[in-house]
Amino acid sequence: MTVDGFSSQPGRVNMREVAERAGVAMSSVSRVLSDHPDVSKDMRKRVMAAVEELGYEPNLLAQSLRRQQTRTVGFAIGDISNPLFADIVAAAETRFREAGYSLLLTNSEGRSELDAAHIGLLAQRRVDGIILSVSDEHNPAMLHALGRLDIPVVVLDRNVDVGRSLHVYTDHQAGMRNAVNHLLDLGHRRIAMINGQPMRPVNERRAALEACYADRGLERTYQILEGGALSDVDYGSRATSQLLSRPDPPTAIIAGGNQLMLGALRVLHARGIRLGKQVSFVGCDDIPISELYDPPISVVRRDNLAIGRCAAEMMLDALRDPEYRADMVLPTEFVGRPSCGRAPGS
Amino acid sequence: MTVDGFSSQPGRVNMREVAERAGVAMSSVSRVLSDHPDVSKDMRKRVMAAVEELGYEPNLLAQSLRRQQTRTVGFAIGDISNPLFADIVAAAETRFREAGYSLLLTNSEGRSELDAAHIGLLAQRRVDGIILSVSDEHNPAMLHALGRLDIPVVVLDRNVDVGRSLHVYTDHQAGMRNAVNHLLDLGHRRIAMINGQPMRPVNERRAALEACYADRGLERTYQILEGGALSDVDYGSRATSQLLSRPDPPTAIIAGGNQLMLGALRVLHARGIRLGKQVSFVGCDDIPISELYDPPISVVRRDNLAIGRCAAEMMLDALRDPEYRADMVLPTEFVGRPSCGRAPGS
DNA sequence: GCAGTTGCTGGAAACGCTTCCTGGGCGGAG
DNA sequence: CTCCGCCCAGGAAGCGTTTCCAGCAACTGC
Repeated sequence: MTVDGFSSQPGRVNMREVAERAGVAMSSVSRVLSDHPDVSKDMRKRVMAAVEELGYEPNLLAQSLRRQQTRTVGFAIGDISNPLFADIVAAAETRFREAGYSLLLTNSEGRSELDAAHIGLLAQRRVDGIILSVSDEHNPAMLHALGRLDIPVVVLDRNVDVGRSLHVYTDHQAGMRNAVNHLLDLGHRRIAMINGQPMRPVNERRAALEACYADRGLERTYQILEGGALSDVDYGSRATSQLLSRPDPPTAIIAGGNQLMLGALRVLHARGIRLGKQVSFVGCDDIPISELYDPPISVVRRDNLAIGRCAAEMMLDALRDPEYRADMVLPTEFVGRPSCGRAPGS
Repeated sequence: MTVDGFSSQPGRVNMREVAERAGVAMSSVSRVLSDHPDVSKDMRKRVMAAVEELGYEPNLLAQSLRRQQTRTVGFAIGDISNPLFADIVAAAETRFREAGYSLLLTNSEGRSELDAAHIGLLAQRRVDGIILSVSDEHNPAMLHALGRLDIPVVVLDRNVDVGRSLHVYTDHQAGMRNAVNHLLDLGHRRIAMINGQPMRPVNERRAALEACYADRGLERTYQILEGGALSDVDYGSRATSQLLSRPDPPTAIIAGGNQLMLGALRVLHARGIRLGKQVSFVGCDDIPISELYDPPISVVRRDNLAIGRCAAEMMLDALRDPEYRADMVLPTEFVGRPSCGRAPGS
């Protein structure tokens, strides 16, 4: 903590002091610490001794400035309290930590003007790359900010393709088709889908629903509610209330996204509706409640952790090789549970 | 590196180029941009024009190095995928963003050796402060790392008091006493508590249980299982299985922590045990499932977001005033729901 | 014995900013 | 008219690293 008794900042020893202590040049200290090959055994020993004695720890800030890389990745996320993103962040953090990278996290609370601001901020902080999940694919400020970047960007499940962008998509369609077909097989025709405002996952889910009807040559007797934010629990509730109070209520409801599912369940639960009997129900994302609800809830499941790992892996590849470019599609799976039953009167 | 209009890094204009463009000294540019009072109207206009034309954005890294402050706060958390922490992080991020601070996030996955490493890492990155939730209050490496710091540390609900530390505690006892008294009033005597390995929240909950029995002069007919990590769902399951298969199983189970509660519910649910009849149940943290479970589950609730806000606020105060020191205790509340019923045969 | 490596080290110039210090111009007071 | 002080601008020294370059000694090969 002290150098010969004195140090301006307690515990803040710099490389110059180490060099003096070891009686060598700063450049030599630097070489030792960064494992440069041109270092003699003796030099290494003297420097390491001085480092040890002084408790020296390099200043990563100065290193970053000089090296022009921060070993930091920005994570611009829509809503960290959504368990989906929490899982993604957790998985990515693990992978990045192993690789010596740190995570700078921003949360946009679903406000797309913040997305743009955060991209700019992360750029100013000179992160080496950004993992991005925006709340509006078309926000011009966001796209502009993205266009100015010269670092790799891994985009999570959004159709945003500006600059050096790689993509981790989720194949919502596959799982959702199975879900819809399951409902159709059970005789449901008036299926309602509660969805967020249009963007990739929402579009995919809608497309799956439409395709299933089209494939069977059925009339378009489904309905789709879009407009709320994907992580707006209350919108899920409102939409559900609205659906249930129609003269001709749906016999099955599909909630796109785990937060909308929660909102929907609140209303269904409050009204004492028995899922799989009066109304069948399919949710998205296998959060704990889906299994433990009574009855257990059918969901379109994806592997949250895999998304995070995959995003991190792609980012690390892109960081190593500036030419690296990739898109990846991760699967979804329909998990049938008792919340889906035969349509009333079929 | 640059020749009048060309720059090796596209979009990376530095202050020198701005100064040249405006025909002034770098120091003047700096003064304009940091709102220094000694700047003439004319100067401001010329500099701002140049900034605009070149699309200059200051390099926060260089700024941090020079100013000796990063406007970054480190968040060393045990498990980000625990919804409690996700909420805390979300709330804190909001507050920090407003104040111009960014968040550097680390996740320890409940491994306390990582806690120590992360504290060191954050220090090397020269964060201005750290918000900390460690998984072992007594880990020596962690305490040592903490002792070396000269920045404020806001400790979340842990009895760790090293260096410049402030505290945000949760008053688990109050809520838990109400919970236990409620169970005792319902005639339960064989109450089991599933708890994590000893640290502040765990100790508090245990103390509440013990105190309630003592206050009523009751024999110690409760039992306490401690040992798993607080966010280990499987431990919750194992402990519950074990309790239920005893010759003399408890009539009421209390799960400390939302993850332990999930694990417990999995087992109870799988065994088809009707809560409030055969076994009464109290959980911790009001996660969505507690309200939507059948029957709804009694919990000891706290305000997750308030914890995050409070931690951020304390940190900001400590950042402004090096002398600032504070401890805060946030309340908990018992929410009674039908998962608690009369003890069988009482 | 000498040029050409090879192996290691030190000096110094960046990286992009802030800030202290110096000093020029100018208005008001003596 | 001079002096003092004020307002504003420029120069330069750092913040703590890395890395390029030069240099020196010792060795190799001829």
